[in-house]
Amino acid sequence: MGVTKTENFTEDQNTIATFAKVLAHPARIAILKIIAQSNSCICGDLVNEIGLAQATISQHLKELKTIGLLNGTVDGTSVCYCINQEKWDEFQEVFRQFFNQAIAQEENHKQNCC
Amino acid sequence: MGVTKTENFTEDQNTIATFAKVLAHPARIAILKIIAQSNSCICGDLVNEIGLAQATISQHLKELKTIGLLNGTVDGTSVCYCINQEKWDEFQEVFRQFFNQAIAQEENHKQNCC
DNA sequence: TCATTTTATCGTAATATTGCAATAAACGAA
DNA sequence: TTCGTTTATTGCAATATTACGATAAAATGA
Repeated sequence: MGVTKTENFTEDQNTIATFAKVLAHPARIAILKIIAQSNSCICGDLVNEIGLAQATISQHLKELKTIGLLNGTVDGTSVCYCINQEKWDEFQEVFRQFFNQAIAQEENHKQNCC
Repeated sequence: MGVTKTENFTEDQNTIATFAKVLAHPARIAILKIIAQSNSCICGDLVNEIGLAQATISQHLKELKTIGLLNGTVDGTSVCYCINQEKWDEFQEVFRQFFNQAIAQEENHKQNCC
């Protein structure tokens, strides 16, 4: 009760859901966008750009690091965050496949129903 | 405290996060897959295929309907669920753009940091 | 009509997520 | 060393999500 029944689903299904969950907060979307769009790697600037407390941003960064989407390089007192291109590509591919697979099968689906 | 600060983010960012949230549960991924892959529209068969209670499946279906990914057509005592192709395409496009945009800018990013 | 089937909704419990203040930890500069 | 800067962590509080039993609602068939 209250806990997702992971064992009821395939590994693929759990992977997609886990990936989606990381993207399921606008702060994390904003962080990824800012890091991807800036020429240099920003660090605590995220706290200023996004209007959330430093602890909150740090927590979101941790989630993005944990799943592997971000690399963090310590540079003196600050930390330089970059996108992990490999993981990024994996995310893209997982979503692409999910959407395409369904669309392909949707073709013969259409005839039978609503 | 405990509530997402939607007002801190752009409409785009909130949209991506909202879309991702719907996909952030394996039961909903499974439901979408089953519906997309079956030739005919299944209804309560989802309860048997996925090992969750009927009330739980109904709740997940509601979320998918609310965001517009599924259409439901009443057919006697049962309900026939289908993917809303238009919304599906919108989802796909939103994620595609998100990943591509970042990847494009990632090119000149690489030189400056980690 | 009455029982059955199917789906939706309500109420509730367990757990997860979000956010922040306070504080720690690690570094550089004076 | 001591002070400021930057980031991570801890400890809450508020809210959201997940799951299910019980029950309602709607249609079918006997």
